[in-house]
Amino acid sequence: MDHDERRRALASAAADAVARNGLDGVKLSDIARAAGVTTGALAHYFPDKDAVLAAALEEICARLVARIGPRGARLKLEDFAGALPLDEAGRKDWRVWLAYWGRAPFSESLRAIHQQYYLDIETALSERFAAASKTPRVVASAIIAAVDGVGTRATLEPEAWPPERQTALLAALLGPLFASLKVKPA
Amino acid sequence: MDHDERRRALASAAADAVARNGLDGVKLSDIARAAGVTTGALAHYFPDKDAVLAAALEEICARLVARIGPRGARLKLEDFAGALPLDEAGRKDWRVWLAYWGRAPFSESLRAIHQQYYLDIETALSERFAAASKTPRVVASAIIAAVDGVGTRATLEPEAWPPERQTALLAALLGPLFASLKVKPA
Amino acid sequence: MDHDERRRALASAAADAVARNGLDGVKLSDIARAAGVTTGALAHYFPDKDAVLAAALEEICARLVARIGPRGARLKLEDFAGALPLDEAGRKDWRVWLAYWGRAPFSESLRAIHQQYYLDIETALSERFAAASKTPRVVASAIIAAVDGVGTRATLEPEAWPPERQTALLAALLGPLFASLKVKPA
Amino acid sequence: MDHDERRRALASAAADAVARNGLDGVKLSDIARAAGVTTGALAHYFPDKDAVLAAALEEICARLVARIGPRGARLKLEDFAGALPLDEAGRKDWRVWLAYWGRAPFSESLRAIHQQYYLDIETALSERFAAASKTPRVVASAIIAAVDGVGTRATLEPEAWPPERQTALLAALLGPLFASLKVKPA
DNA sequence: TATGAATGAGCATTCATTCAT
DNA sequence: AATGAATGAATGCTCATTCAT
Repeated sequence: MDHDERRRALASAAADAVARNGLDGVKLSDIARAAGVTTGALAHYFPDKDAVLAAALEEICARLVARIGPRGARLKLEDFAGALPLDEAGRKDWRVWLAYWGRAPFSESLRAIHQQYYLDIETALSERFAAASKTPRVVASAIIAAVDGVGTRATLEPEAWPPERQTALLAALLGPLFASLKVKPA
Repeated sequence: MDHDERRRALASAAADAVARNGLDGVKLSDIARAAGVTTGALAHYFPDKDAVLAAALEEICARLVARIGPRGARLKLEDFAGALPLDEAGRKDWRVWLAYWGRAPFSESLRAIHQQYYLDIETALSERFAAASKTPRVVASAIIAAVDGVGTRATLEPEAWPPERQTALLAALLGPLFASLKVKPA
Repeated sequence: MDHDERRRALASAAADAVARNGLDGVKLSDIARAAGVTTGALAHYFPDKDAVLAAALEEICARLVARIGPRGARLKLEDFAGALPLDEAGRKDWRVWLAYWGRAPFSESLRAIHQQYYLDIETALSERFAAASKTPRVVASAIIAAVDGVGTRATLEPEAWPPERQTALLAALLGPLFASLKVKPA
Repeated sequence: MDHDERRRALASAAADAVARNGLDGVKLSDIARAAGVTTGALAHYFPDKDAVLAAALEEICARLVARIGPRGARLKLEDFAGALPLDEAGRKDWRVWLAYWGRAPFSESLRAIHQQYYLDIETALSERFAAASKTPRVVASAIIAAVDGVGTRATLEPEAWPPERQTALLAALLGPLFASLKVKPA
């Protein structure tokens, strides 16, 4: 396993540790244990704790992008529901995701990661809707905001928000928007 | 100033301190300084730091309720835009609001406060839309999710999201929903 | 109730509080509560906490003297058994008594109280045995040491040392000494 | 130096610090300084301060056992005088010993250590006197109580109790008991 | 590279003491 | 005299960081 691959693995372990202990509660030793190494080993890959946590955020962003972003020109509402915290893995990622929101306004580096993420997602979505809407950027922003809003609620009240209820709410928010698109999905 | 009033004042100061230093970064001494007292004084009103922070969250919830919740049967979209982080005071509250989201999944008491807040808001909104919609609860949830989604984005990227852009996005999300209401506002 | 009487009452309450919380664990507020006053009231009678605790020790010494010391020319072994922690009240006093032993070597004022107590007791006992023994001072010291030794053990292991066992051990230690006295009790 | 050995060394340093500052007065930093380490280092060996102090008590018990307990079938009175605070080292240990007596009634773990110590000592002594006395357990208890009683007095009034006076008092208490033993020492 | 023991600053918490009422 | 709120110093504990092996 080479250096960069190792770094990725450590960042992923860090994300897991954050999911388990909270962003405030994680200790470097939690992260090290999750990765199966000692704290000293982390020092070889990251200058300090903030760097580890930043890498963990990038890992989370990558996972979310993988869920909402990729794979062909999907334009149907159901495609975006996949980004919601519908299963345990999703809830875990969302807990981490929410944790970083609270810290980003106080950390330049975290803010930059968030902005890059939103830029990437919004751009990707815009391009998909370029043909279907005259204001693809607004459509993209609306999808992002709706997913964030529903996902937030579902993360804070997981028992009250089973997958169907999340999906229904997302449909209530985005349904009219999708109905207005000039070009329907194939 | 009586005991309860004092407690409220300290909780409000705590919210300010959290807005300034972040939920992870606040020290009890920051809170005490913001309130113009010493740390020892806090001990007369709260058993420990967690209790101070929980009280601060309740204070923030009360502020948000005051903005989105009250005052007559408002049913127009613009009414809810007032809950967004449109000015500096709003941004400050939202920073705090986001910070608690990240911690709630790891704290039973914080989770309970959040749930009570959402219950209150959703119930109040539902009642307002009882006559106008066959599914007032869905309408209420949609409003909440839209506001949370837009507010989150605006809080993470304050420069990119001036008031008009927030309002426009909220309108894009909620406009069709409001248009479908059977009863229009007077 | 006059000033001195009040002081005595507070000192007694302090001794009770020490019995309940330990000498390390007592807070001034425990003592105040035990006395049915507030901490501020204590300040009118004692300059500081050490003075309160010293007064409590004097109270305990007075109680022990009352048990071992007084009332006529008692020379029988059984008379001194009464000073042992035979009942709950005795155990309580002994817990306090032991607690002060640990602190005395580090406090000039406490040491002085202890020395005065031992001086009083030893003198009183010596006088009683002046006619019965050629070395009444040694007899007095032996009684004191035996009572302290047995009482200590009984305080540390209260369940293992019921009254009869304590008395038997005291008899084993002091019996021969008493048997050797020239003058027997009437 | 391995982990357990290190722990022992720290416990011993703790006992020294207690002897110097008192059980109430010792700070973790005193203990750390006595051991030549920092407070943080203590955390690698003990979960909290109470654990450090408990280990220090065990160390003191071991020292006392080493003085009173071991080395062949000693049955002479003078053998037990060695356990008294005859020199500065002995006085130091006794100060600590007394300090723990005061706290034991309020700490389950300290009480357990004391009881184990007394059990060990009493058993060891009983076995030694099994052939010499019909009631070896009483003999053992008497020796323990006499040593505790004399040692306590000598610790509280060190100037008034030079070695000879302590030994004389011990002889006065235990002499008759030893004289009654069926089997004399060789 | 990896280990993990040691460091030491940082912080919440406790509580004796003070003082305005 | 009595109250009890406020003070603020004291201290145990945590944990990111360092470094010798």
